[in-house]
Parts: sequence; C-alpha cells; structure tokens
Amino acid sequence: MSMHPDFQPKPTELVYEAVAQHIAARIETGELKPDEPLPSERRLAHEYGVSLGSARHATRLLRYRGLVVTVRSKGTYVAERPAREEIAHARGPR
Amino acid sequence: MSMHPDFQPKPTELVYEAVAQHIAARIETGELKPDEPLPSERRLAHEYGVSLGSARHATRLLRYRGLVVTVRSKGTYVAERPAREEIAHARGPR
Amino acid sequence: MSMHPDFQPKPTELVYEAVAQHIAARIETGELKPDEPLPSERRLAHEYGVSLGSARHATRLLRYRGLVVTVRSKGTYVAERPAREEIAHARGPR
Amino acid sequence: MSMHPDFQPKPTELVYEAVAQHIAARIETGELKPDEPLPSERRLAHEYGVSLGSARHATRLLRYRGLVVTVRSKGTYVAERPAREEIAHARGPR
DNA sequence: GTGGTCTAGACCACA
DNA sequence: GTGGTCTAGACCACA
Repeated sequence: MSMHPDFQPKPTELVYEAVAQHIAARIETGELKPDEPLPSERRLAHEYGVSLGSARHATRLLRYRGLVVTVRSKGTYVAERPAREEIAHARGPR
Repeated sequence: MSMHPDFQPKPTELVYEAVAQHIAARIETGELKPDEPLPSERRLAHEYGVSLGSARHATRLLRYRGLVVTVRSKGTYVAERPAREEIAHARGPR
Repeated sequence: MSMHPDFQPKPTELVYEAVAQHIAARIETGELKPDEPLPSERRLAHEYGVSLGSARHATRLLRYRGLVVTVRSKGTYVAERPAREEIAHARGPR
Repeated sequence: MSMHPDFQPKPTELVYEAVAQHIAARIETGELKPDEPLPSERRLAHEYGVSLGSARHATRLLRYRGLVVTVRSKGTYVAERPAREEIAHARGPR
C-alpha cells in the first residue's frame, strides 16, 4: 500500500504522528534537504497510503515543530537548519 | 513586499477582496480620479505583491460594484461619479 | 485525450463554454439526473482534458444558468427540474 | 538595447523577419534544442528590444516555417528535427 | 501593451 | 475528499 517500506505504523499509533516522524527522519538523514519542497499533501497521502486529512495533520505537526515552512499556494519546504535547531532547543535538548 | 504601505491583508482575509477595498479607498480619497485609468492588471499584481489572477479578481469585483469600467484592450477606468453613486444607493446608504 | 468522444471543442471556442454545454447536454438527455452529483471538478477536469480552472469555470456557468447547485465541501448536483425550467423560461423559449 | 550582440537588423529590414532569422540561427546552431521551450514572447520582446507585437510576429513566422510548435497556454517549443527537415524540403532544398 | 483565456498544481476550510 | 483560493506565467484578440 505505502511506497515507503520503513513506514509500518503500529496499530496503536496515531497515523499522522507516524507519518510526521517518518518524514522527520527523511529530513534528518538528508534525503529531504533544506529549502527543498516536500511532496504535495495529496502526494504524501498517496505515498503513505493515508487519507488527505492525515497527510495534512502530519505536515501541520512538522510545521509546529519547525521542521518545515509552508508557503500558501506554493508548497511546503524543509526549514533551514538553524531554524530547526532553535526549535529543537526550545523543546529542550535531546 | 507591496508598494502600498497601508496594504497589509491579514492571512484570514481574501486577497482579492483586500486588494479591491484598497483600490476602492484610493478612488474614494481622489487619488484615482473619474475617467482616469487604473494601473494595468499586471501592474496592480506587482504593486500589491499578488498574482495576476488575484489582481484580475479584484478589478472584476470593482466592476461588479460599479466603481470602474473596463474597456477590452484599452484598460480599466474609474467610473464617473454618478454611476458610482447610483450603485452605492442601490446597495443602501452606509 | 478526453473520455467523452462527443467533446471536441474547436480551437476558436471557449473551453469552459464547450465543457459547460457538453455537461448541459448530459443533463438534458437524462444521463445526469436531478439531485445526482456531478463528477467532482477535479474529475471533470480529467475527463475533459482541461485544467481545473476551466472545469471550475464551466460549473460556475452551469450554476449561473440554474442547471446545477453547488454545496461547498460536498459537491455539485443537478438542479431539480422545476428550477431548471424556470430559468429556461426566464431566458425565453428556444 | 538588445541582449544578443549578433542581432543588428539593418534599417531596411523587417524587424520581425530579422528576429525570426536570429532565432532560426540559434536553433540551427543547437543553442536552442528540439523540444526545449523558447523564451516567452514577452521575454523575447525584451531580449531583442522589440515590441511585443513584433516578437509575436516572429514566432508566428517560425511556426509557419515549421521550426517551432506552439502549445496554447504552455509555450512555444523547438520542433523535432524530422518535422523541421520536411518543412525545409517542402520549400525546396537549400 | 491591454484585458481575456488557459494551464498546472499548490494549500485551506469544511463536512 | 469536496469546492474555494491562490500562485506563476503562458499565448491570444484586439486596438
């Protein structure tokens, strides 16, 4: 169903949280680079085999966490590294 | 971003409505006078920092409201005062 | 290109008008019945091989002409016969 | 004025013919490759320092001569080689 | 050099 | 998963 073999949410997990963490990992590993666009929300929904609403919830979560920035009518982009680290600190060091 | 310092649409506002109201105010104050041409739609898009489509939507609105008249291939002009007042009355006094 | 073999707009025609008339004919023949939903605008765009904007323009036209009613977030439906006939009369018999 | 140093139409030449021939030469030399888009007509007008109308006249000429194909709302593209040669023959060998 | 039409495709509010 | 809004930018008809 999903195009991402690593993406196997446990039945107990929230689907949008699982998607968000999977995308976050793709950013962390550099597969998705700063200032590059994420796939569109429709495409993410399709790639992960989830509903459009869940894909949106996932990108909203990433936005709140500072990992991505959304430009209306243009797309959602991976945030630049400094912005991402500031946010990570605000939530406390790992 | 925009050349008009007063023009700061809130993210919740419709962009074309905000542009239309800003232009309407410029007509009201006499900055744009009867029978004078508005800036072209391309120029309005640039001045307000919006897409051509939104600028066109804004002038269409002003046309419906009787504030301007459009002549194809020529331009869009501020309507003469009587026409503007008729319309204003039809919608009821403020 | 398009899924509707009858749909062959001439290059001189307005695309959205051609799409609107083709859909109107499908309503007239009973292929699309009162209170039934039209295909979504995205689907219409795909079926007729036009952009989403043109498909939207076509349904807007049908709405103005009273042939369909649109419910936001739900879809666009074929208007009930009485409403359609009122409108047709208002424009005069053919 | 113009960005193309080679482009120096003689005062006796038709401007659009001179532009068309300059673009034809850019295709011939491979600077503009098959299936690649030409600059937009607005951009061509700017690059060659001519009016928008002259730029359009030039691309229309190239279209008649089979050197480019225009896709409405998309752009104008260098024709594939076979198509170009057929046309050249129809006009007689060089 | 204007307004008109059109493409392709993004996110948003809502149900 | 719909219609609504919006971006960016193409060619077209006309004056």
